[in-house]
Amino acid sequence: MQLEPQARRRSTESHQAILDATLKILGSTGYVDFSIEKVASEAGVGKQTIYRWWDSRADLVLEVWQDRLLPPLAAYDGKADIQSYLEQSLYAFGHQLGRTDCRQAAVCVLAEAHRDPGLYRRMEETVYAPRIALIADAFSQAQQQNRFPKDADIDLVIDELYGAVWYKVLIRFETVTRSYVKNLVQQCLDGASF
Amino acid sequence: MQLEPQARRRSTESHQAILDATLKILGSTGYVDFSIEKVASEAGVGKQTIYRWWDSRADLVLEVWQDRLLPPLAAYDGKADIQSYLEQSLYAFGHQLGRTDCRQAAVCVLAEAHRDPGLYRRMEETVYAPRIALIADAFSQAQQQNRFPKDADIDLVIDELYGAVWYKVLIRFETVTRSYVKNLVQQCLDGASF
DNA sequence: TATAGACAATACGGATCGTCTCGTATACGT
DNA sequence: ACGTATACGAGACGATCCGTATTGTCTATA
Repeated sequence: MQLEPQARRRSTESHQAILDATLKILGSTGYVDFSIEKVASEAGVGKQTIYRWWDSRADLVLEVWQDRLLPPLAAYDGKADIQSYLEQSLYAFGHQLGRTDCRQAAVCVLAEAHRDPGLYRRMEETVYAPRIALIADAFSQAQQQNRFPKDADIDLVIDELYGAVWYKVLIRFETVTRSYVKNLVQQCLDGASF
Repeated sequence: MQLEPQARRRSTESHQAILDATLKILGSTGYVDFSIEKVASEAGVGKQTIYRWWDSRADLVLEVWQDRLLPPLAAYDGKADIQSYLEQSLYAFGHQLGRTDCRQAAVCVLAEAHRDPGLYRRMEETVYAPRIALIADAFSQAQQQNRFPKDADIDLVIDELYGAVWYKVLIRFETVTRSYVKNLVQQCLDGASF
């Protein structure tokens, strides 16, 4: 079978300009006033170029969110205290999530995902799953080293920790400090009533 | 000074028809496709009647959310176990929040509040504050009866409990069951590692 | 009975939607 | 080197919804 002529490839300049423009608009007017037309205008790009490569504005924002805004993944090295690892990774996440552009990206993707199961799946795969897997791995290592009880409900601990951070930032509109995360981790592991 | 003629008062029929229409649209197409024009059409009402009584669509949705969707407030009676009270009130809240229309209302108000501090304040006063106050009262009673340690960080416990419930429903798109809440309350009070 | 104000209906200009159509630029197969 | 397929910027298009303004009707009260 004969190959078709390959023709012009995707423009990296336009691609990056679109991500830049998205980031800029999210940080200034937020996602409620966010529009494809503004992104195209700001990026000096035709609307069709955006519609050609992304299915919806939420997909565009999702790409910016994970590629430009969320902190890089950091695994537990198995040496330090697991508390320190939890404090470090939760603070890095919560602090970054508190930035205006990152908050707006999160709210945008969440709002649209509540009506688009496919978008939720993509968000789950790229944002939640890798971070939860790393924390679960950390607990698993700690359990093997007998630093953590083997019958503890790990999934529930992760819900408590991540839940409190997301809640503080996205639901209560507050910021997450190092000392808050430190108290959170300690009280979550040790309990409040004993 | 002579009183002005009082004229026609606010129409309760139109008021209720608007709330009904809002509820119906939130439950079907969700808040992303929610528009004032659709509400007016569905309610058989002029657009101006909506703009006359609400400042924004988020204010309308906020009223529907608290008046028609969120479960009624229930105080701790001081007799039963505090665990039972926490499980009961958290489950009632999380379960109702999981309804499509209630979730959509929450996402709508949250998204707009991230750009409107006044709206956040109204939401805080009508939705968060009363519920948090009731739980804080419950802990306070339990502390006075020596059923709960007096040096515990109550605010942090509430963050952990409410945070996990909001997180599960709005961030992770899952439902909250009675057994989940039961495990959550127990592990939150007793700790995960001891 | 006179009047102020709420009402439904609808017209208005503006913004953005997603699609479509240009003409141009560029990379690849022949 | 040439031909062609495809991405590109630009912008026209009908549609929807925004928030405001206008009109004529209805009703409660002075």
